[in-house]
Amino acid sequence: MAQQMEKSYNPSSFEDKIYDFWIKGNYFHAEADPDKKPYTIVMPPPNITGQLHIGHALDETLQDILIRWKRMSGYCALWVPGTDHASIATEARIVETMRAEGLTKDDLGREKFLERAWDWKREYGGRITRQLRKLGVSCDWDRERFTLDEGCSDAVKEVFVKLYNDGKIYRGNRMVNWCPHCNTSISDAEVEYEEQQGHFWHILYQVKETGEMLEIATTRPETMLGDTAVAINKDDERYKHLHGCHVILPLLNKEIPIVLDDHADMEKGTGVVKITPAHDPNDYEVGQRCDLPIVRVFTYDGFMTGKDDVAAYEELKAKGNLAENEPEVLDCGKYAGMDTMTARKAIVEDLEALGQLKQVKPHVHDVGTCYRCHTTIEPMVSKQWFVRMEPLAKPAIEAVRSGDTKFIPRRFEKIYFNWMENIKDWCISRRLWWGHRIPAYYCDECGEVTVAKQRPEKCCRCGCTELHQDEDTLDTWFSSALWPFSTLGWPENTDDLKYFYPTATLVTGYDIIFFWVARMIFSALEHTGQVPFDTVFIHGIVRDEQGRKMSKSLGNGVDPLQVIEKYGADALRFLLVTGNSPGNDIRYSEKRIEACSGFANKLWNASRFVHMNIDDHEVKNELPKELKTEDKWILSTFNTVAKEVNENLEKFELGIAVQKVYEFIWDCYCDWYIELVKARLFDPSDDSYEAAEQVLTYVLDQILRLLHPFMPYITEEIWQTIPHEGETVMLEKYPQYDPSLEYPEAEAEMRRIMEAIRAIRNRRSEMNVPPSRKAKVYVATKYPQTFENGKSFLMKLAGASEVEVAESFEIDGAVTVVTADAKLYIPLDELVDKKAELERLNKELAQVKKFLAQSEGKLKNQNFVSKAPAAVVDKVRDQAEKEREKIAMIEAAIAAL
RNA sequence: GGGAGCUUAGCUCAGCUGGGAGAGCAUCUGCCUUACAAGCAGAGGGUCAUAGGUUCGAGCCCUAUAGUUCCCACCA
Repeated sequence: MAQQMEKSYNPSSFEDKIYDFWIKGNYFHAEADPDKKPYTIVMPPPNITGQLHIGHALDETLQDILIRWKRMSGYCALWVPGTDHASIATEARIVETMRAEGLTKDDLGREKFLERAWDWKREYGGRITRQLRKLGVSCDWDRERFTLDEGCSDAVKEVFVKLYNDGKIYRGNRMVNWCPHCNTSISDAEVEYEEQQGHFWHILYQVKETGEMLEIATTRPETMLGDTAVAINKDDERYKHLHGCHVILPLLNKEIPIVLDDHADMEKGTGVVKITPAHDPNDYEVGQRCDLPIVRVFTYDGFMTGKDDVAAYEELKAKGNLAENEPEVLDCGKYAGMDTMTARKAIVEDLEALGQLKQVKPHVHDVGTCYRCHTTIEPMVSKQWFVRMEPLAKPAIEAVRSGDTKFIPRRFEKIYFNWMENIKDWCISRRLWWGHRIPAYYCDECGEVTVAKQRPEKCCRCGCTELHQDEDTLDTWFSSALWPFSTLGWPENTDDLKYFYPTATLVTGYDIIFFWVARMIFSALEHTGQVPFDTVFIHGIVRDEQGRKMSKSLGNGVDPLQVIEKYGADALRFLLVTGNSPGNDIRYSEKRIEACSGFANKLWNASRFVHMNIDDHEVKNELPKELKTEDKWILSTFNTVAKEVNENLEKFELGIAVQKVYEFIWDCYCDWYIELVKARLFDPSDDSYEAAEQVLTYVLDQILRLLHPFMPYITEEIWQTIPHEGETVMLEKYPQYDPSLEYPEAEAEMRRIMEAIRAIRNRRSEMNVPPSRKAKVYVATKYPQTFENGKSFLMKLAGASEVEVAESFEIDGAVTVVTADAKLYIPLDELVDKKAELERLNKELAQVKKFLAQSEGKLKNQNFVSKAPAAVVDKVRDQAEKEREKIAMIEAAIAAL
């Protein structure tokens, strides 16, 4: 039996209660079911350091809509949640808290540090998922995973060893992006370029052989200590005489060669460029081509190198452990120990004192910064682990090209291809402790490297038992790349993996296509032989009211938890999906969220209205045998809407889908249907009043199902109060198109009536006739039966005191309203301003004549008639006919005045 | 330097495969009509950035231009 509903819509009073109810019912849990088709989404794991922000809210809402829709549509719908250990971000956070206690990582040591990190994870790791729950996410919490849990760690090791054995992972000295703040290398994708105001310093290098001064411009004078050559272009006429000569490096008074390389651009600057192979990616390449020594002058934490650094290098050299490309280290003397900015200043001053600084020019340029801490990146030659990308990229490109994985919208495939086709090897090692430790073991005796999932007993070459594991950990994205299959049990071939994998849809923002999506695709293909998902559904970012990115520094972020508190999760979800079109950004605004909450309120009140009429007796939630025209109309209209909603969800056009639901509920159900049936409901002597109640209830039930994926809380709360059989609306069948519920004649009839009602309202409003003032309406029409049946509607909704229907009338001095199917007379004599009336009718006449001229123009056009599809031509013919009839009616009305 | 998106009502944006321009908010008018004033009924407001082209027909397709946002690469 129906329960009561609160008088006003107050989401905070029931949202948490409903979520608990779903959890208790275990409705989110999915088990492989051979009788159903699987539909799987893996959640992009939020960072454990994170707090729920509006971007998560968007991402999770879209996923939840899809998963709820599919679940209700009969799929075995699994949504796997989890969190990411976020190595850099988390480690930085922990180091920060340690600093407050006056502790450093080295004070603690690896073991103690990791204990702290896990404590931290236990304390804060659940915060973000608790916040997610507020949104109403229906993911299977029983399967919650963490990128650093046992299973994921096993998958990481498996992959690392496999790739290493295949030669797809290697270790070596290469140019990498070094963040001196995070004190680690980062991948190319993790570098963000920022425009900075800098300078060009023009420095004079003397040529040893000729004594002339070469002017060389640089933006980073402090790197000059590491110069091992200057380059000119072999075709540069200005410097032909210098081929084979040398320059004296200022300050160090060291002789370095002049080399010929295409990197030196004759058009740029003076055409002479200094080469610092250890600290510039291009110079590194030149160094490789010209076989130049690599001289490192910065420490890895961003200071100028000194005696200690040289000593460490010498020790390594003495042991014979210098690897290929190992940079030499320079004792920077008086500059040693300075940070790079201080060194820059000192070096520039010294050059100036020597008269070797020719000029300084301001220069705006893009500087690479760390995407986490925004510290300027120092390019460094360093020994790191890399993934060889070329063999992995190829099949990944093919998989998208062939459509095995599709991007929605498709244009993002271009971005994907562009990146994949120009990809460089992926630097995966990080000098961090929080993460997957690299499963490589070095023999202290012979230096042999063993890569294995388990620590080997002894060195496979010399048998020595003194092995030490690589100190570094892996890039966070190395483990997230495995997420779609590691969460389903891989490398074990589990039943879940067989059933739920490959997953169906990946929902994510365009900002992490490179970081994550691309890497999942090539990893999945390499390790599982299948694409990780069918579809990548890309959404944009949420911007503020002025269209700016939300950021901490601007302080324009919107806290979704506060929005939920004030307006409810349903309103927030509705806001995020309304007007959402794949790949496009959306804006948050207070006005819009109010509109969304207003919609929820509307539904709430409509449901209360239904209750007012059904609470005192048993009403069956099923369709009655006898349907009246308006009943057929609402059912038929709903049927079309259900069809359109499903079609648009199928195409990931969630914004259009939700718009259709909105329009149906507000415009069709509330503003028309409820009003249309009020007369029946309020009149117990009407023999169709029970039918009205049933249809009202039935359609409300259907509405709640249709809306449920978008607004899960309010729909559940209301659904529980109306007559129902199941336990929860979230497991009811999602409305589908049903041919037996199509009533085209009823729709046409209602259209005629509704048009007449609108036309009369319009005229009355123009003349400022208050609704309280009723007037008789004469309807002259070719459809007398329709209007005969619709009399009560005209009376109720168009202020008619009485309605008379006939083929035609002879009436003078009445207000005349003309619709496509009827001419309506309203005798409001004293209100009729004949002059104004004539003016209005003439205006309308001119309007219709213009339309007719257009229609006839088309029909006279032979090309149109012969080339346009028949349906279009028929439609225009029909229009023209209607227009002629309407003109006749208006002309008659004018004559009657 | 390469690429992508956007430009539609005062504002924020929809408009899916070409077939008579829509919503929300804002503005104006009239209504406390027994679900809802967080409401109801109406109104005004648009050469769909500009210029060409394709087509019987273009907001939608093609080309160019302008403005704007973003991505990638490079910048001694």
